[in-house]
Amino acid sequence: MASVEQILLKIGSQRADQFNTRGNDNSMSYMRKIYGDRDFSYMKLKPDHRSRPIWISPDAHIYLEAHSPVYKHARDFLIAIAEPLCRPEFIHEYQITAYSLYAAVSIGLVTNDIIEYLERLSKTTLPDGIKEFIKLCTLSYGKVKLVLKQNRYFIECRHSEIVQKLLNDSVIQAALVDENTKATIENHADQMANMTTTLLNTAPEQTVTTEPPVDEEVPKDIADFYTNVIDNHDEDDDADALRNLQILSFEIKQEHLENVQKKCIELEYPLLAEYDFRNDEFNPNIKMDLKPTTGLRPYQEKSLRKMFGNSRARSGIIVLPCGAGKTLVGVTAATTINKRCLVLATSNVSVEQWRSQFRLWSTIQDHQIIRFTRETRDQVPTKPDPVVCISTYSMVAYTGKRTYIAEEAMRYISSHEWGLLLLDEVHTIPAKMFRRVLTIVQSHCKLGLTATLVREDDKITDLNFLIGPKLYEANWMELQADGHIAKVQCAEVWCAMTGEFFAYYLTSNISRRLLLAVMNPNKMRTCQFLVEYHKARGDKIIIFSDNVCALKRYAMEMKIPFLYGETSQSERMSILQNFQYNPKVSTILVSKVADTSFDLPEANVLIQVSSHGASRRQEAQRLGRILRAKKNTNDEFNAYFYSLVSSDTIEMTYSRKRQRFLINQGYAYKIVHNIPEMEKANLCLPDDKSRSDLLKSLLSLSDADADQDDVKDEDDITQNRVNRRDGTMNALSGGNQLTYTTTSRRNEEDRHALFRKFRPR
DNA sequence: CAATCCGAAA
DNA sequence: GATGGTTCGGATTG
Repeated sequence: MASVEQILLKIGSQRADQFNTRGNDNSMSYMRKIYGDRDFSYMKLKPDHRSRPIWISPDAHIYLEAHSPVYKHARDFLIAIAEPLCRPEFIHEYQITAYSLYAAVSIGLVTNDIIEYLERLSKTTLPDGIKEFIKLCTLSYGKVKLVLKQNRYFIECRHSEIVQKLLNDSVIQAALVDENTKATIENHADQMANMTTTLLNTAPEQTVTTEPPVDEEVPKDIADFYTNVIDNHDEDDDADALRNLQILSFEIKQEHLENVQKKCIELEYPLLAEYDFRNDEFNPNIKMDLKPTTGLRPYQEKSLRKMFGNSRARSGIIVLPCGAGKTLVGVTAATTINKRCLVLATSNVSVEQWRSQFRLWSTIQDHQIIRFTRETRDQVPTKPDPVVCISTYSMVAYTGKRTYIAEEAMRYISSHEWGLLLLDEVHTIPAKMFRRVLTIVQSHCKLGLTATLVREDDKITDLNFLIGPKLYEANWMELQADGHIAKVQCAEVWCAMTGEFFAYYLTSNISRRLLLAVMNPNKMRTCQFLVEYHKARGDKIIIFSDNVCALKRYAMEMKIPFLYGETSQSERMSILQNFQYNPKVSTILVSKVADTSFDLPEANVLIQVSSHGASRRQEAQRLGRILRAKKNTNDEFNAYFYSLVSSDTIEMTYSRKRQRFLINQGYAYKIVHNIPEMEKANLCLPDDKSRSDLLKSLLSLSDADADQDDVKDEDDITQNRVNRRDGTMNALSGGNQLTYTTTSRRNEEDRHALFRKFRPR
């Protein structure tokens, strides 16, 4: 597939060459010098280009004018056929890839429509290379299907030449259940040699719809096409004609499924996994529905329409920001298919969440939900009655010895056909052990949900064959504008290292450098300042620190309750309860347990003091913790995300990289160098003495490292934890009048510029 | 590919 | 029924 894209690039640059050698225009070759292969000035603009919203370059990148009156006509279409790369305020960048085109076809668009509509939207004529590319990728898709029948997997296809091509492949041969398949099929193919196979590409009938409201600024050809095709592609297949064609099929071994799916994508015949659940009589219905009071938001509906567009269920991935109601999308999908459903999540806590969400939104009976985790193992049904089963990836993928009950539950899971396999946080699936669940569980249809379809390794594209194409990806900025998620101000605060710390930093090894950067006294003071500031406004604040040692130190200095992996379940509960309901507790400190493992109460301020390297996913996930927000009725920000970075340290590089994902979603980070007001505030580590002490303790700590002393130190802290926390509570309830007074009397004038902008007048 | 860290499972 | 030493796995970096 990469080769196809290379061809595409070549076509693009060749054409540029031809033009430039022919023309004598000096300015043109000047452009060429500057832009190299990316000089597309030779492309002719259409006369009415102003009313067309997109540019398409021959390298398959698309640029969309977000302010165009035709924006909305282009947006949904581009999401369907291309990969959004970057969507800031004015110009959005997309890229057409083979995968994105497979996804487009799988949600019901056909080759000619894609080309035709792109042509109409474009300011220039569509490059030929792009047309070729689109044809190449779309014509072959959907011709080969993967079907589960009575616990066995079959590949189905109506085109004998394709089947033969597949059967010639060694990977596929290895996966065959019946070694004689090839001979049988060839024999069969002879008999149907004279059958026609061209039906898939015939354009669907244009359905007559009501005339769209006339908008002067939208060219008529775009408006018509939008209404007829893009907005309304619930095609009824050319089903009848096709049904009469004979189906060739062969069975493959379940354990080879992944290899086969991967190979078929490489052969450019990606397997289409659709589930005709309405006509499945083998698997009983679960008889649940959405409650009448349950309402879906427009974008949730839109994403589900991509999944159920042709009254079947397609496998694929739906990408929605955290806090935008992914769970409801999952529950709705489950009720729609209405068969046995297996939900896999990353932790026990989210298992409980899924259960409560099922109970909240749907009419499912309690006995129809079974949980399968270490804590809670509900009785597996002995009757064939279908259930919704909720478990974790590690539970299902676990390879070690299990208890008898666990084995029994696993037998239940692996021996039944599941109508829907719902994968929460699906970006974790490519992990070596987790992907095993796909060969253990037999499912007709897989739906993956995630907010962050990125990984720092190169396994994210595996999802294309492991699960299916990306069916829908929401635009964070639009959800924000519509008030579905909070409007967040992101800031990166640069904290200068103190001289002494920096001196040691320069001579330290990597791990100590990281520690010194996190513990930078200026960072701690900045953090405290921000906490005090937001506490005075009545905000709820979460501080993230990946480094557990730093976490404890911060908690100690600032007297804030903290929570991390070792914290027991009951203690977690009480800390979270306090944070949620006790107005005196405005702040908690958490480690990366809070990234995924539990339901944080609502908060609207997030301060990040240390993080896990350059993980974009983590940054986005943390932002997600403050997205669940009340409707914003005006332009004000209602949530704040601070990332504290020690200047001139390795943290700065990490920080840049971490932000890429959110920046591509359209977020802008404000850089804050210093906060003059901090001088006046009464903060921790006020003098050189206390800072030197901190430094000394850090140095001895990291010197000791794997030493016994080190362990002892840690134990002391742990043992004191409870007492210290109690002290913290008291301080918060009685103590800090200071904070309230300083900020409540502050007037607009002596507010730092950063904050003035936060709350305009 | 090993090393690191941290969290979760039995 | 909670607790804890132990082992495993995921995510990331060098």
